[in-house]
Amino acid sequence: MGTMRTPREKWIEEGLRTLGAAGVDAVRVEALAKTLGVTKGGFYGYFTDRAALLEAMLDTWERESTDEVLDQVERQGGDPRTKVRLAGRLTLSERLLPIDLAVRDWARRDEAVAERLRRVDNRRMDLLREQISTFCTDPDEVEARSLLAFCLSIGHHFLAAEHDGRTPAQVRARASDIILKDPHQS
Amino acid sequence: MGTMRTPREKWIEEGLRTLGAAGVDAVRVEALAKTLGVTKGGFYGYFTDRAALLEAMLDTWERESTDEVLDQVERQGGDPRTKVRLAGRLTLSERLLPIDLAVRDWARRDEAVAERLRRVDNRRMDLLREQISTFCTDPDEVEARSLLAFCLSIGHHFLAAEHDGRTPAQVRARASDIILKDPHQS
DNA sequence: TGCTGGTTGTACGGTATCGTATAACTGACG
DNA sequence: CGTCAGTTATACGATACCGTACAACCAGCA
Repeated sequence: MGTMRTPREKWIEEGLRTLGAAGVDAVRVEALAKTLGVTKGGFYGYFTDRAALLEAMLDTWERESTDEVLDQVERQGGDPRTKVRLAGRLTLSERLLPIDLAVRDWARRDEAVAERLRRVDNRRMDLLREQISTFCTDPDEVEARSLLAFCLSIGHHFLAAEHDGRTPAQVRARASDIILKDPHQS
Repeated sequence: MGTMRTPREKWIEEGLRTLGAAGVDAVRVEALAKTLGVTKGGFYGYFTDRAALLEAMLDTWERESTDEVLDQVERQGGDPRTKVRLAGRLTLSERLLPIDLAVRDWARRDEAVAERLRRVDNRRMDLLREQISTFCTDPDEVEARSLLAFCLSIGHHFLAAEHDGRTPAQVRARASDIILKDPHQS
């Protein structure tokens, strides 16, 4: 049996890297091959066409950014606020963040991608709701705070503005405090 | 003098529409020409190349989404909270929103675009700070709330999740209330 | 009515990409 | 050391762009 010199996973991995760095439209099989140091010869042994690669990439991304993140948060345990903050850090890791943003842009133009994104976002919001409702009783308030937490974690990567002396992290921390504040004290 | 059958503005306008609908990579000279019902023949009379069109598109977008929005908010006047909400609605109008999102994605890969976006975001944040500081004294708190307001207006367009019975607008309104709440009462 | 200059259509060479076909290679195994 | 099967390189025709060159067109004016 011939050895697997450039396995299927390599193509997916490089595809995701390119997706995060330059968007879907930059995921071209010949360009990927070049980066991998081969020609596209082997590609069509693993994938029927470019669309199949994109599907496989989305599969990998969806699994990594839901199951794996939720598992980790679960294992870590701890304070609800800690869990919320950890989930934010994980889903927006060095690796996943660029991919996440690229997928969001992609989803605006492709309903199938939007559907996947909906699944992912629903699971993230579920986590937020669950944790926030441990210290916040009003369901409407829980929903609003969950939305804010979500928007903060996504949105702050889009904000290009400066904060006049403060670091982005400082401002973000203060914003988190607002969202996660105990509603019963002042 | 020959009549201007497909003026420069038409190319820019169609370019922005395409940008919003399908991303930068979809802004192709020949595709635009097709949509406009002409060939690319005239294009190179107005623009030296595709890059020049993209520049012109950004110029138009930057003007529309800063000066024009800020002018309108200024003319409208009213309550600080009303101004904040109006600014949110305007910058994310039917026309500007898709372009805004596309530019954000674009900026991740192009430093010149990121620079423009920074200018735009700084002006938006200035407006938010100015209005929020009318009812909130702590500067750190003002900055954090401005960030939240910004993230909410951008981020909620990315959230694909459902809200279990509530409409997105309801949840968003409640979230706005949190951000714009008078800090002196409970 | 016939110039005239800007606008547009058509044709071109060049590059990048797609998906296919087929030949060359290479490691495992007898 | 050959055979074999899977992997890779190469070559192909097709399409979609780019930017250029030039011919065709057409409103306004002499």
